[in-house]
Amino acid sequence: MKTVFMVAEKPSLAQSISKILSRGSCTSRKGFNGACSIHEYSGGFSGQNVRFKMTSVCGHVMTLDFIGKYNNWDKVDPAELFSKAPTEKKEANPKLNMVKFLQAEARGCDYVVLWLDCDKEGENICFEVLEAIMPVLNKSYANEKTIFRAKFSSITDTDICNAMNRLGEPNRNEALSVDARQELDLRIGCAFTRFQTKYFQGKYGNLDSSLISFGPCQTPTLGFCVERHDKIQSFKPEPYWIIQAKVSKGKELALTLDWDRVRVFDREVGQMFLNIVKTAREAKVESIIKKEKAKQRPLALNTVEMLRVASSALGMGPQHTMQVAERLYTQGYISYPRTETTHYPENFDLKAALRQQANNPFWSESVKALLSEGINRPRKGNDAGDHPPITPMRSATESELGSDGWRLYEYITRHFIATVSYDCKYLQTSIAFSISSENFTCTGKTLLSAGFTEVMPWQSIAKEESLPSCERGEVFVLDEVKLLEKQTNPPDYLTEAELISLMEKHGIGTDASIPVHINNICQRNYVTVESGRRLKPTNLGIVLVHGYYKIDAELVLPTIRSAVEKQLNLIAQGKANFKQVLQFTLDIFKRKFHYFVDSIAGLDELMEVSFSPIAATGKPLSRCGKCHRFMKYIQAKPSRLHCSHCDETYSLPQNGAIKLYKELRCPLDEFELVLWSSGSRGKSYPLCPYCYSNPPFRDMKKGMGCNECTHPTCQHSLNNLGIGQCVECEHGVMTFDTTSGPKWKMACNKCNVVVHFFENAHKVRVSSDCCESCEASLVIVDFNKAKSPLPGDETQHTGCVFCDPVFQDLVELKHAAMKHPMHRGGQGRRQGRGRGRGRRPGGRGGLKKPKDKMAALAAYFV
DNA sequence: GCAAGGTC
Repeated sequence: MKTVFMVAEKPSLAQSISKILSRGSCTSRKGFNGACSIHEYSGGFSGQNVRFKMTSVCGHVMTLDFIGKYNNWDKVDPAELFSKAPTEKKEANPKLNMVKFLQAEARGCDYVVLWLDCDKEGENICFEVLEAIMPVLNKSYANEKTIFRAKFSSITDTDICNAMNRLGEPNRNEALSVDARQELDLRIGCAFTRFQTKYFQGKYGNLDSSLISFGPCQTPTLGFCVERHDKIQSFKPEPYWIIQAKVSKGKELALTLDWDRVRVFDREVGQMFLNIVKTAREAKVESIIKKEKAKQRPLALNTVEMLRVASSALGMGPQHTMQVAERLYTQGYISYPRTETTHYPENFDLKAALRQQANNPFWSESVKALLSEGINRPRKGNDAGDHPPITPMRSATESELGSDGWRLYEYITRHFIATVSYDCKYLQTSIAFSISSENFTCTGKTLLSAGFTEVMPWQSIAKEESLPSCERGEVFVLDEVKLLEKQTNPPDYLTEAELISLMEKHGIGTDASIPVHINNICQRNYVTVESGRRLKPTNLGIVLVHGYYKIDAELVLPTIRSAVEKQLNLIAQGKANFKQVLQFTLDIFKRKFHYFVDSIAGLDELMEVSFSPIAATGKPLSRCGKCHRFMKYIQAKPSRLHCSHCDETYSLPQNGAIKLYKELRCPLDEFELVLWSSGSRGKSYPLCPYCYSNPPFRDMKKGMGCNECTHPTCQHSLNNLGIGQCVECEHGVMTFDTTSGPKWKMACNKCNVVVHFFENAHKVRVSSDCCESCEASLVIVDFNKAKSPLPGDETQHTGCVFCDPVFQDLVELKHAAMKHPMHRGGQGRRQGRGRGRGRRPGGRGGLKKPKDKMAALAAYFV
């Protein structure tokens, strides 16, 4: 029997599509990558009985990057990234092993049906999948078509079955347009980002951002925030005047009227009108207009609207909201949360979804009323062809969801109920008055039926006093007339909800990437989130955008994305050649880049005003090994050391504290060592500022401290402080922390494992001898006589921290020990690999012992 | 270390 291999874009869709196609009869199993499942069933395919095998990818299989050597920021001129630097496709998520997984499952299959999302990205993924599986398919049908594309516009029985009956083929041009987009974004984004970052970070010490990034989406996003900031700054408040009139009829009825001229910007003019009005003693009713008005029930909920409301009403940021929504989805409380669609599929069982909510005390009354009196037809929304709108899938309580989970679920559910409720109806009454020759109006609203506002109380019509019933020609007493001076107010900073709308309007990002872009400009310290989730640009953000405006406004205008997209659409439609479009657009940006580089002084002038030169930043900390003068420690992100005499900057590990390490020097370069320590885990190690950026030995990489240094004799090196193989990770070595007493500990030099031992010991040293059974270095411990926990009157003991029974109670291996081969029971890995440090030349499992120290040194120097 | 786009 032949096999048809089918692939969807994500696991959830593979499941729902195979369920529809097999009429619920498929069998499922998990794939070896742990993320995707395979659903199998048999059925008919082009007149034969076949086996169907459906699985999925997880979004893109591949991602684009420069080949390795072009990722060296120090050696590559960013201008080379426009054309010279070759790119390559890498697996998007190596952990998922997607290519191997697809090949394993597709091996020997006869036909392929591609069920990827029906947009350009989906079309591109089609070819990523084909690239992976073509070599393993059964190739015995040379003349037969074997690759098919299913085109569907919603995940409903009819649509999916129709798609299966009308299979087409994947669209190469659409896929190519995505390849072009990827290459443009990569080359342009990285070139500008690297140039800016290096230029400004080398010059200023207090930028407080580890990266000065640029991108076709994030930069316009920042632009919107700064545009509003500029409006606020340039706003000049203007005084204006209004006439307020208060009238009454009898004792109870007092009304405040609005002037039909609204306001005037000249006091004299206002005064003139006031004088006219003041000549009258009464206000005459000229007309009464009553209008029945409706407030429309909302459209079915899509992602962007959910993000807007979550930000403005729940105070939850987009990134966080998506995390919460994802959790609600995987736990089965809501439907798939990433969708553009605002229209329920035809066969969507609205009543069934509503019935699930009938017993929830928060809205049961409204739901029960709708179920007994009949639901309203939802408004016609937009069907983007991706996923149904976001709806609740089952009833939930606050206690099972947790605070934010519940708040989001509550909103989604109330919104859903609202979409099948009736519009809110109210009566609007406007009474027009004349006072002398001036006209005034009074408007009131009376609720007729609450409709959906019953479940969305924040939308309800405010209860205003109903207007009195009166007739045309009737006369009210004019109680008071005043000329009020007011001032125009500046706009406030952009709310996140407004920003999301602007991005959506200008096509910046997608429903899935909008939260990422907003998060980016926050993390890069371009904007901060203020109260009410308003986005206030920082000095850095403002200066950058003003600089772009000054040099080349197109770099920040939202139009740049759409202009590029226009070009890309030509590829998708087959009207333009992939290579030509790519070349053409890259060429434009290459010129923009060179112009930007040449004009950088314009941006620099603005930077100078807000930031201080690197030489004037920071406080003296450790001495430079070259000039022996103090280098300054710059704490602002990215923290680093700067020697103003040599004009060199040395990077440091981030996210931790840096202190001087006892004025000790690195034996290789004479730089004074510094001690890095992390706050939370309490791990610390010394490092040489020079070696950290310039690894001294062949087996070392950038970013290594003394705890990873293979110097054969230095007292701070791994060679002298390493104790044994890490109890958790594969390649780490547990290294003694000499600064940790009296709460002594050893910490893995690769992962976060920390093991406490020998608390309150007077002295702890690592011996040069090894354990007979596990090859770990022995540890020599001295205790004070009075406090010694050692047996007998012993104050000193030498032994293996893993094996020595005397040490057993003094080393907190506990849960970590369970994972260690020594304590797992059985043979484990013991036979193959000892615990010894390995790198230590004298170690039994490692190299043969060199004859003397000089030979050891020679063996390690490059 | 960089972009934006999928999704886990």
